[in-house]
Amino acid sequence: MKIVTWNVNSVNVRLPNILKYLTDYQPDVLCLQELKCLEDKYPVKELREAGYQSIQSCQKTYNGVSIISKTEGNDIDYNPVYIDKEEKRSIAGTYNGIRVINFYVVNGQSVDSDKYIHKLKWLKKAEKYIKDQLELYPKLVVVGDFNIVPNESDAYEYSPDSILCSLDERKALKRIYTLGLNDCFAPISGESPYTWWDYRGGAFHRDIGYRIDLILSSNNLTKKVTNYQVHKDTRHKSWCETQPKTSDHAPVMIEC
DNA sequence: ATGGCCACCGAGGGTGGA
Repeated sequence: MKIVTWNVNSVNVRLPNILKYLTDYQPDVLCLQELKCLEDKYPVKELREAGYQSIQSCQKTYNGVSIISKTEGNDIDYNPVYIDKEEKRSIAGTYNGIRVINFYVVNGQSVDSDKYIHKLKWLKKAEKYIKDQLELYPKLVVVGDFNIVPNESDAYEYSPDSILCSLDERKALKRIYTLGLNDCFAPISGESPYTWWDYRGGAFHRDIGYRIDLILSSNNLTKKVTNYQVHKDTRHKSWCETQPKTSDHAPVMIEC
């Protein structure tokens, strides 16, 4: 089964790219973040015409997550992790016996902001949810835009005092790993590990990036993971003929 | 050169992203 996570930065702007991705890569489960639209603007019809169904947790302007799939998911949890209920950053479902949890973790802006406090609180709730889910579903993946760099080597420029790299957020991520989850990341020879590049300053072209989009698998599932890929081709303006504007994130895929 | 911020809301520039 191919499972993908992709922060698309607006599901409607990126719809042509998403449809091309479904055609080219044929994922079984595609988890999206940053939909940036309400439920009534979510492209259900277009996805159905492409042979996919979807569950989504939507919010106006910000956030929003969905799970697009070839087969129907079971035991859906809509936004199980929240501090403010209006903030839609989580969704989960079971697909072919694999529990899939999709997160859009709070960015946090800067370590001295209230948003950083919010990020840490949110991560604590996420940890609790994952802990409970692991007891119910031994075969489980947690995917999404974590907005945290796991290791120093995952950042072009590692700044321990700044957002994405700071100690407390990385500790929060480590606590989640400690629940019994493994980072599916596998290095590709001659390639950087990054999944996000700033739109500004030609960062993608210069490969100034960060690995913040993660797929974590439970111990029971890890041994079945056979492949890990980052689809950087989607970051090229020429990749999608009808939509040259790309997301700032690349899709991350595992096969299991 | 594969590129040089983007998307949202709303009507212009402020806000958030990471």
